[in-house]
Amino acid sequence: MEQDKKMVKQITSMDENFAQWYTDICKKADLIDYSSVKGCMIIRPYGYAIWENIQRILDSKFKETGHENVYMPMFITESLLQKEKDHVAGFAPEVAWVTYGGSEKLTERLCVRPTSETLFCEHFANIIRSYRDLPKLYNQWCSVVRWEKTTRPFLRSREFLWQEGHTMHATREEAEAETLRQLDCYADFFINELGIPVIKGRKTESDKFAGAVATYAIEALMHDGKALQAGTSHYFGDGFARAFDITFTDKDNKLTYPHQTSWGVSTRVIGAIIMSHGDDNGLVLPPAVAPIQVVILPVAQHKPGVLEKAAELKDRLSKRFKVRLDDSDNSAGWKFAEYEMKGVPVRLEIGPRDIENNVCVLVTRHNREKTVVGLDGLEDAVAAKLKEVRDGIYRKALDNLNRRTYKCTSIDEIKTALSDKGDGIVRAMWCGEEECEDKVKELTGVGSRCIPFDSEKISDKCVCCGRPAKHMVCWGVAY
RNA sequence: CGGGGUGUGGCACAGUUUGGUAGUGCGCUUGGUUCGGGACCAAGAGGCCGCAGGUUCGAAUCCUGUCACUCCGACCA
Repeated sequence: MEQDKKMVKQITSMDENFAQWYTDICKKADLIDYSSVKGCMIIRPYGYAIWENIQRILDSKFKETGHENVYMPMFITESLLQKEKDHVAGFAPEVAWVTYGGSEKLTERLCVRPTSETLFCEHFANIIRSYRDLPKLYNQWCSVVRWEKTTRPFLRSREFLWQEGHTMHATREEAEAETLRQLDCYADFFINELGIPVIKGRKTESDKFAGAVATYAIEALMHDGKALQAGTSHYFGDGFARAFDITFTDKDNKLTYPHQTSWGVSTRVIGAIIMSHGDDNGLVLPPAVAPIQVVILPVAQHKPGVLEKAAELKDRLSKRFKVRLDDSDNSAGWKFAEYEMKGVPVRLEIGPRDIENNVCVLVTRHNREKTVVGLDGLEDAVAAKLKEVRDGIYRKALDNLNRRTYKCTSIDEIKTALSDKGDGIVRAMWCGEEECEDKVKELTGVGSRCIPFDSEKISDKCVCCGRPAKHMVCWGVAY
C-alpha cells in the first residue's frame, strides 16, 4: 500500500539500526547539531521549543504545589563537594574541574556542578532557623555537567539541561510525601501530556542516588525494548542535613535536623519522546509539547484564492492552537514529508477543490489517517484530532510495553523470553540480595530497573537463588 | 575505558589498493514552468581533501602522531 511506503529515504529504518535511526531523527528533524566539544550538543530552535514547552508545563505544575524557582551558582568548591561522603564518591569520577582563573592557578579548584545538592545545603544552613522557616520548596532550571565517556544526543550528553527540585521539611513523613508527590507529578506528565506509559517504582540499594535514603523513578520502555529512566525523585532523610549542619528549632524548642528531598527531569525527556513515538518517517510529537500543533499546507497555492483561504484558516486556528502556514514554494509532496519528519501532530491540506466544497483535509501524523472536514466548526475538529493523536500514541506505546513485558520464574525463562521476543521488561521475584541482582544481570543481560509500586506475586522464590522472595522487580536493559 | 567504522564544497558520498589538473548527487543563487506524497529546465556560486609532522620532483592517496564524530560493549539522568 502507498501508505506503508517509506517516504523519507534519508532516515535509516528502525529495524535496520535503531541507534542510527535515533541519531538520524535528531539531526534531520532539526533538533540538534553537534558542537566542537565532545558530548556537548547544540539544541536547535525546533528542539529547544520542545524543551520550552516541557518547561512551561512542568514549571506551572511545580508552582501549583508551592514550589519557588531559584538559581544556584554553577561552581562548587572542592571542600563543599566533599562534605557528604557517599555523594562525593558517587559523583567524583565524572565531574569537570576548573583549576585556573585567567592565568592564575586557583588555590582551591572548583567543580562544575554535576547536581546541586551541596549548594542547596550550604544555603539551607544559612536560611533555616525555626520550624516556621519550613518547608522550603525550591526548584531550579539549569544545566549540569557530567564527564560522560560515551555520549548520545539527549540521552547522555556531558552538559545537559534539567530541572532540580530541592526541598526541606520538618518531618520525615512530610518529606517522604513530597518525594512521592513529585514522582506522581512526573508520571502524570508523561502519561497525560506526553502519551508515554511509565512504571513507577523504587530503585534497589545498589542503584540509589549517591547519598539518598531512597530513590524512586519512572521508567519508560522504548521502541527497541530498552528501558529509559525518565525521571527521579529522592528522599534523603536527614543525612545531608547532618553533614552540612542544617538545624532548626522545632515547636518544643528542640534543635532538630530537617528532612530533605530532591527530584529532577532532564532534556532526556526529549529522547524518550523520540524513542517512544517516532517511526521510520521521523518524529511523532505529543500535541502538548509540539512547537507546531497544526501545519497548514496550501495545495496548488498559485491558484487564486488558495493562499488567502489558508491565511484565513491560520488566523482562525491560531486563537486556539500553535499553527504554522507553509506557503514556501516547495512542492506539496516535499512539505508533507518535511512536516512528517518534524512530527507535527496534525496536518491541514487546503486546495482549490476543498475551497469549492467548503472543506479541508486533516491528517493525523501517527497513523496518516485522512479526514475531510467542513470549514464550519473546524476548530473543534482540530481539537478532536489532537486528542486523537495523544490517545493514539499512548495506546501504541502501551501496547509496546504490554507486548514486551514478560513474567518469569527462572533464569532460563528470562533468557528464553528475551531471545524469543526481544528486549523488554522482565517481571520476576527477588530475594533482596545484591549478589542475586548482579548475577541476574550477568546471566541474562537485564539489570534491575526498579521495584514497581504495582507489584504482584509471581512466585514465592527468588528467580535467581530460590530463597524466599522479598520483592518483585522489573528488570531490563537500560539506556 | 576496550573493540570496529568514518573524516574530501552546506549535506551524502566517489576517488586512496597502484602518488600525477578536485569529482558526482542533493542543497544553495538567478530566471522560467510546476504543486492532492520529497517536481522539471537553463545558467551560476562554492573545496589549502580533520589537524600536525614526515617521505617524494610531486601527497586526498604512502608513513608517524593527533583530534573529532559515530556504532557495539563495560559505567552513568
